[in-house]
Amino acid sequence: MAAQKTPSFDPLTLEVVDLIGTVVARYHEEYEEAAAEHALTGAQARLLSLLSLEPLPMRRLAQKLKCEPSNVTGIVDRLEARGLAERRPDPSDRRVKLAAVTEEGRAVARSLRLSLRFAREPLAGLSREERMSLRGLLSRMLDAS
Amino acid sequence: MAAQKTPSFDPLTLEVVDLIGTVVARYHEEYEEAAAEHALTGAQARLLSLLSLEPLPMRRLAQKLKCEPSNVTGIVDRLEARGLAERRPDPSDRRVKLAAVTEEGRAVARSLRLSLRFAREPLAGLSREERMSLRGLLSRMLDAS
DNA sequence: TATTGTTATACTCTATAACTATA
DNA sequence: TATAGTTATAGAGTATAACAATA
Repeated sequence: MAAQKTPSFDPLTLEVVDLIGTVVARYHEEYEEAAAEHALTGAQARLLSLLSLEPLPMRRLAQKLKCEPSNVTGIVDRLEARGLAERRPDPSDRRVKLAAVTEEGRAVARSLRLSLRFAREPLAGLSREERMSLRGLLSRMLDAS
Repeated sequence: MAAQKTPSFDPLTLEVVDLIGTVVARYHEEYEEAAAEHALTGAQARLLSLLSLEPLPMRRLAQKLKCEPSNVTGIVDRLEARGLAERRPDPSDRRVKLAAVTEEGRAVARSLRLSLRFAREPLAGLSREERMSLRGLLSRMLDAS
């Protein structure tokens, strides 16, 4: 609520916006690369990562991935065909199918997560104090929007 | 070169990594939304934005978009069909086709750019000093990787 | 011979609409 | 009747391989 005087177009703000754009591009490249190393598409990697936390109804997956439920069918189909995921019935509602990772899927998800963390090593260049500072700034930035 | 002792897995770093992930997700949502408002896909919006700076050979576009040249053909086709872009011969090399924005394409690119800047207003929540600090941290992060 | 852009092909992701089986 | 998941369909992005025109 402090300095809010149309700061969108001043040079400093534009510079920061550009930097964020670069971070976003870099992040995505690395994510796609990491996924490709496991012969996964971006969408498959994202879905697998979600499932590695907990089994989810197809509908919930669509919400999390911000896509239509009909798309989730295909993505889970492909993961299932590779033995990385499976569908289970939901005892409490027979309409629902729970998607879940298999043992192998969990291993791939873990490997994916590790290679991502490694890829994001750039943070290593910042000291502990700087990372704390960055955490604060990003938090406030996200809260404000 | 300061604090570099396997900082990838400590809680603070993971927290920052998560925040960056959230920023990336937010950024992409807003980019896609802004593109959709102009009835453009993300790829079309990115290509149009590139062309609004200067005409480029198809090959260069593929490099900039990090995709195969054959894909650029289709994307430019669709922009051309809507009158937003056009192909011109390159006087110095008759193999080359230069893609360029039309007058209308330039206007759409400008409108797209403005709606994006507006969408990224979250920076408004940060004071001038904080934005300078953020600029420094992001720069160092990107340089380090 | 090498390079530029294109075409042809196949796969994935995407949204929409219609369908089924449950609730 | 409403909801969960699926199927069918069509459009767009993607990579690969083969091709024509030009260098």
